[in-house]
Parts: sequence; structure tokens; C-alpha cells
Amino acid sequence: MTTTRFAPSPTGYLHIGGLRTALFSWLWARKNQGNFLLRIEDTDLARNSEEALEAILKAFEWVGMSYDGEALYQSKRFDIYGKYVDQLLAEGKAYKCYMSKEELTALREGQMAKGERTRYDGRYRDFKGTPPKGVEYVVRIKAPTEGNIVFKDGVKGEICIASSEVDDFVISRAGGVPTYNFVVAIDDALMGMTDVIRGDDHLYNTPKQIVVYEALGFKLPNFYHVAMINNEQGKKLSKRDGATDVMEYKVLGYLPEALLNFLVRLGWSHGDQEIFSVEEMIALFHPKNINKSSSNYNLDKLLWLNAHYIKNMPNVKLAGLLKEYGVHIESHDKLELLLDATKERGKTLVELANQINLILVPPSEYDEKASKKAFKGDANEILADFATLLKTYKTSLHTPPEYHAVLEKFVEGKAIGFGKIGQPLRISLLGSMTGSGLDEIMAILGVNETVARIEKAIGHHRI
RNA sequence: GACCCUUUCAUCUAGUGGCCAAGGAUAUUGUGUUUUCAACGCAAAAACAAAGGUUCAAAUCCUUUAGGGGUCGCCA
Repeated sequence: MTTTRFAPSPTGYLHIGGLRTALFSWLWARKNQGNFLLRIEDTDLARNSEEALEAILKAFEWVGMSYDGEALYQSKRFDIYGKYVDQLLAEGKAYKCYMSKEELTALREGQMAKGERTRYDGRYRDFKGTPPKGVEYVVRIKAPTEGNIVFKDGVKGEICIASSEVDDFVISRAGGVPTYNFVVAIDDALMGMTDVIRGDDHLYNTPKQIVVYEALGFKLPNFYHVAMINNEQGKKLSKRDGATDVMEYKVLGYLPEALLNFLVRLGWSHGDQEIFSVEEMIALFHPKNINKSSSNYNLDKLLWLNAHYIKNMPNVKLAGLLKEYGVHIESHDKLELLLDATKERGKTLVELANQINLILVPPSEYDEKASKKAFKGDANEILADFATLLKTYKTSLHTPPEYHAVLEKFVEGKAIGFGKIGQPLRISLLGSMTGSGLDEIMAILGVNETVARIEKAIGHHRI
């Protein structure tokens, strides 16, 4: 059975890089009817925060990714890790190291000065003497001293790292709290992980974890290291260019289906296909199609996808979502018309909300430049005549085509061009020169409101 | 600095030695439709990082260089 996991440390919010690796893991598990587990990596007791964890869980909920079973907290499993430390100590596969922090710093500085990769020198590996006083020991694991550590990465291929690059790293801190690389290996093994999909910032942790797997006799999972997401310029992603809290995308008016579609195509592909529903992603995803190279964050594509999903969303559902953006149109009798007239004009729910408000809220001011252009000559008279004509219909006009017919008849009767009435009418109704179709706007507003806005605009432009 | 990974249009990508004088998508530009804006349709422009090799044949394999990323914690 395929088992994957997402293992965040609750030290900050979830950003899109984390969400993407979570998505890949989740898709792979769901595709294989396996398990997707959540594990909270909170062994650094000082840096954990409750809010960060809640934010992560909320983000998962928003995008609709569900994990199986209960979330597992590493901080509650210290006794388990402790037993393994004891076991390795007893078997001679790990040892106590009494090196002080000062000595360690000095060692590193020396190595750095020589241009080497810093590493512990193994001075307590075979120590048999009397431990120095006043130093609390840490436990280090014995890493191989010769040869290479080789493993197969499902994304990058075979990775070969010289054992000399992997030192006897700490598995248990002074005071007995175990360290990351140790507990990750144990938990992944104990949780039955078959496939570990994670960011390639973990690539160098993998040989260390393999040392643990082998010392403990655990079976290795398949590793997949996914390259990072960079910003548009190919540099490290920062808050300014997209590395914000995933929930911030909700505030900005993005749909979770658009965000997931965007992320799944960042580093993964299925031929030329661009649009993927979640069901399709699950059906088509395979880690063998994950890209080796890093990809750059590109807001334009996300906006395009978001617009796509807005356009194709049923109006009733859209109306429900819009409540969170201050637009309450669920009981509006022209709901369908209103959204049909606006949803192609908003790339985000925020923009869509603005488009809707542009129609629903009477203009409080008129675009000055456009007014000047549209209201010269006899625009006021034409508008007044049109309002008079509209009033004669009172309750018999409902649909856009009906309004269109009236408008057409009016233009013909007056023998004027469409622009003569169209421009001032649009400014009267919306206050601006851009927006939805006039027929639709009038049908949404109804005769009374349309006439009221026209008359108000005439009054305003009389000077 | 050392070690590891990586490099196809501005961006996401297809591509696994001949089907590639490199395909799709976004963005851009032009154009059509239109009562404006948008949406949509059509079209254009746009890339194999560089140099050497291997081969009858290289975007694809090898080497070097250059760019980008990652890692070098008693953080995760």
C-alpha cells in the first residue's frame, strides 16, 4: 500500500512551496488508494507555535486536501526515539560525545579557513577514557568512514555522496531531545512510508537518514526530491513574490482549484495539458513526470487559471463564495444574469466583487475624462428622451434582449449612431466607460433604477 | 570555499539519438467579433546556456566552462 506524508514543522505558515510538495504526496497516495499522513515535526520545542499549526491545517482544509487518521506529533514520541538511541548505544552504533560547543566552533572555523566542508572529526568515536567534567554529552551516530552513500532518487536519478561528506551527526542533543534527521527516519519507517516526496533542500539529509535506516535495520522508502520554486527572476522566493501564507491567496480572491492547478503544473506535466480538475490530477499524477529543475513562480498563469475557474463555476456556487468578499447576492432575483454579465470581467473574486458592486451600487461620481467626452452636445436631451421612453414600458421589460430592442428602436427613431446614446448612458449607469453590456445592466437594474440613474446623471452634467 | 542538484521562447513546459528547420500554454503584439471594457476567435514574434567531443545522425550521450539553486547546526 502506498503511504506518503507531509511533515511540516509548526514554526510558520504554509507557503506555496510546501503546499506543492504536499499536493504531490497527496495526489500520489490518492491515486494509489493509499494513505496520506500528516506528521508535525515539533522536536524544536522552543520554536513551535500553536498558531502556525492551526494556519497549516486551515490551509489544508481550504484547498480540500485531507489526511488519513490522526496527525502525529513528534514531541509526543520522545520515549520511542529514546529507546532507539539506547539501542544504538548498546550495539555500539552510536556513542556519547563530550565535545564542548567552544571546541566545536573552533573545529568548524579551522575547517572553514581551509575551505573544507565543516564536519565533526569523530574524536569521541572510540573514546574509552574518563569523560571530561562539566560537559553534557550528546549522542552521535557512527556514519560510514569509507566509500559512498548511494541512493536512487525518483526525480533526480542516482545520487552519490562520498561518506567523507557525512559526519557522525548528533542524534540526541544534550538533555536527551532527539534531532530531526534521526526522528524523521524512525517515523517514516514506523509509519510505513513507501514514498517520501519532499523539497530538494532535503537532498543532503537523505544520506544521513540512510545511515539511521541502516543502523536500525529499517527498509528504505523511495525518495523523490522536488526542486524548489523560485521567483520570476529565478531567485529565491520571498514574501514579496509569492512565498506568502497560502491563506493569503484566499484573501486575494483566488480559488483553491486554480491554485492547485497552478501548482501541479509547476514542476509536473502531462503532455500539453494545462487544465486539470482535482480528479484528473489524481488520475494522471505520477512522480516520474516530475521535473528535475527548479521552476519560477509566475503570477500571470495563476491569474489566467483563476479566471478560467471563475468563468466555469456555476453561478450559485460563485454567489456563495462572494459572501466572503462583501457581496451578498444569493437572494438577488437577477443572480444568474448578474454573474453572467460580470464573471468574465474578474480574474479574482475580489475583482469580480468590484464588477458586481459597480452595477449594484449607484455611481457616486462620474469619470471626469469620459464624461467630458460623452456629455458634449445634446447628450442630456437624448438621455432624457430615452428615460421618457423607458418609463412608458414600466413593468414590461425584463430581459436583456427586450432592453436591446427598446434601445435599438430609440436609436432608429432618432436617426443617431449608437455611440451617441451608448456612451452617456453607460456613464449614467456605472459612472465609468468600462463594464458589462448595457442591455444586461439595465435588465439587472430594472426600469425604475435605470431611469433614476439617468436622471441623476443628467442633473449632474447640466452645468 | 567545499559538496550535491540543475540549465528548451520573458514564464510554465512537451521532448528519453533520426518523426524537431523544436510542439502546447501564459504574457506580449496585430487582427476579427462587439454599444465600451473584458471574454472569445485568428495570426505574429519568441528557446535547445557556451565550447569541445562520441555518432552516419545530438535538444537528447560524455567532458569542461558559465549561470541558477541547495547543503555544510545540539534548526527543521
